[in-house]
Amino acid sequence: MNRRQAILAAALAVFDEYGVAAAPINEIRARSGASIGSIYHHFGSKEGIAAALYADAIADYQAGALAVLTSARDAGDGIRGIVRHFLEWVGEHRELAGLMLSVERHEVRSLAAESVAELNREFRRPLADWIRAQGEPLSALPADLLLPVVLGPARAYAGQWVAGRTRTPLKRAAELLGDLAWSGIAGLG
Amino acid sequence: MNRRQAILAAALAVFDEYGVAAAPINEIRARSGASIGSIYHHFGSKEGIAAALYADAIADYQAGALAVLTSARDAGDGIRGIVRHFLEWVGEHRELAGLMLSVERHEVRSLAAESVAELNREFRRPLADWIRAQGEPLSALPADLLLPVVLGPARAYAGQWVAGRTRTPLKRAAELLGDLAWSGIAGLG
Amino acid sequence: MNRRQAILAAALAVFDEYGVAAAPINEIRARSGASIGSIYHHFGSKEGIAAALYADAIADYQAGALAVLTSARDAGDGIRGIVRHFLEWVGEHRELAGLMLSVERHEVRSLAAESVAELNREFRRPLADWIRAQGEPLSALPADLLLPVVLGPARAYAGQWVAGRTRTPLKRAAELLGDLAWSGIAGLG
Amino acid sequence: MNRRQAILAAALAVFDEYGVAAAPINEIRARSGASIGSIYHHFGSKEGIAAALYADAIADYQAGALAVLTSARDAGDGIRGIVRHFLEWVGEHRELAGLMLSVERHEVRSLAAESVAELNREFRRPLADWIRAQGEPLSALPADLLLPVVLGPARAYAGQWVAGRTRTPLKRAAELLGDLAWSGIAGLG
DNA sequence: GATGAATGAGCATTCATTCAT
DNA sequence: CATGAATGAATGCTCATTCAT
Repeated sequence: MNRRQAILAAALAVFDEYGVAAAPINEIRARSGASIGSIYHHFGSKEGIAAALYADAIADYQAGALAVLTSARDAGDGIRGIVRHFLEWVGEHRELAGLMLSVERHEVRSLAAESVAELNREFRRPLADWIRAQGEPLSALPADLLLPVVLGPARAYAGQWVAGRTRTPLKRAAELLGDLAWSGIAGLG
Repeated sequence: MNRRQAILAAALAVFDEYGVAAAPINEIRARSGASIGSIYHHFGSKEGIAAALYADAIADYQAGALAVLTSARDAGDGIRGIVRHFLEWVGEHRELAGLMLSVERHEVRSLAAESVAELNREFRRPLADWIRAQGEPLSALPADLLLPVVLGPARAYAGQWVAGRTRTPLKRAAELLGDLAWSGIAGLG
Repeated sequence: MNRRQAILAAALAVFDEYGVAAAPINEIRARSGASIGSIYHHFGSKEGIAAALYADAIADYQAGALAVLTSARDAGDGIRGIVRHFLEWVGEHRELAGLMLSVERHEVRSLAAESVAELNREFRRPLADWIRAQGEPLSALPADLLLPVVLGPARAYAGQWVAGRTRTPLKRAAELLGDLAWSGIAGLG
Repeated sequence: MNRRQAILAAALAVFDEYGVAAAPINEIRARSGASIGSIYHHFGSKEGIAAALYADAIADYQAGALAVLTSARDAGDGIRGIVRHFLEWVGEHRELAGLMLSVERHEVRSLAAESVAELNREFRRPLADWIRAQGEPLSALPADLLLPVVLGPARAYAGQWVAGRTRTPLKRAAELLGDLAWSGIAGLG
């Protein structure tokens, strides 16, 4: 693990523990073994580190989500797949997920670096295409309610899971919440 | 409006603008017209102010939620009522809702004062009683998935609404999300 | 115990724990059960409380010391008596003694209220008279070494005793240190 | 003189003038020419500066004291040497001596850093060895009275000397107090 | 690429004291 | 005599960031 990787790993742990805003960069220095100067050489600022973590995470998550949609046979398959993929990703990246879930309105600006904005732009288009292609009943739901309905429950569950306050296993939750999301939407038709 | 109230009102606006952690207490002082000493006399610390706001908000919200459940004719009525009450409360307390929704894992501890813990204890019991009394299909859902399923979508929508990124009106969203939540659960039986 | 007494008692404990300079007057308020206003009504300032305690302590100590000298049959009797009285007084007023022994150069000014200065003036004269009256070998010692020689060891021992770091009982120490002080001085002749 | 030294020098003067507890760190900053950040970079806290001064002072004093004992021909030589060394050290380090003599019970904890505790451990052993090796009459005195008897008078005199309230010169006092300490102890045999 | 000393604005908080009731 | 809300100057300290080596 080179310096850059060591810094990112330490930063992730520190962000997870303190939150991005309250994380002392000196703690990242201590845990990574790097010097202050080295951290600034690589990332330019504290938020530069967060943005790097954030961009990698988003890219990874979005790639998976798109793959799910691409290979989905129908709308129900896609919706259930999105829920499952979300929770599987959370399960495989606990600290990173905690970081993403806890990013606040007030921190969004600092994290929305160029690369992240670009990623989001490039994600929204194929997503919108897929939704439009499914027709009813997906399009029966107002666009700004789709994400809440599909991922809202999973996100709420994930918040509890990251904090260690759940009993239902992640896999079982993924199935149940996926089915519920789809059955709700399907009922709209 | 007495000093205490003035401080709380100013603090709410400042917290909404900066987030609790980043809120400069000096800004609260300036906007409230109180002196630094007076603020500390009444609340002890910046987090003390947040905790006071938080406790009042929770008490108000929980009282409404219990009233909804008490007067519900059946399970569906209760579930839809909970969703509607949540979003109505958000609509009537935009800033307070923004504060509650953005309270992070990292700030929970400092805000979970005695009073809040007490409130939660006294809320959970009647809530659990009501759920148990409804029998199927509510009890078919694992307990740790109930809240995510019922309020997860509303919470996700509320987060967007508070940030001004929704088009669907709050009232319409409340109806739709309430119906969806219940139809999902009803389908479990 | 009336308010005044309650405040003095609480203040003594707080001064003993924090030192006069660092003692928060609010702590005295809490322990005494009095209000801030009441404390200021009675003593005017934090140092006013310390000065009151200090003055009472000095008056009590000095009265005893003068009585010892007055009734001493000879110089040796007087010197040994002074040492004994000092340590007995310390033994009977642990907290007060701790306070007096720890008063620093930097705090002297604030404590040297009128009354204290007056007490010191009225103490020095009879003390000097007694010393002069003893003639040799007391007067063989430079005046500024007399107090260090007579009470220096007792004071050093007392500092340890107050902190609970002695094994020799106070009474035994009083005898030994009194004898040593006198034998040293007597040897000068 | 590098930054670190400049800070220590300025701090010593400021501590001497205000006392450690009341010393404004901003005064140290102004006199040293360093920035606030630099001070905290090097010492971590105000007490960190005091602790550094304290540790250096103790190390220097103890080294001299051990050298005196090592080269002492007999017990009397050692005792007189200890007194003389103490007062000479005070004479050569007026400000530092004032700092050490005024360190209070209440500040001891914060100043007793690792290094100081270590120094004390490494000083006590050879000291105890030397005392034991002298046999009577040194061992006739309870251990907890030895230091008060030997250095109590010198310490009391030093306190006055530092404050500028003595007439007898330091050198003369060292002789007299050394002789008296030894003659007292010798008389015990 | 790496290091760590240096910077200084900014912040939460403490605390003695006042005074209207 | 008693109360406690109100005051605001003062203070120690944190922390992201810069830059010479």
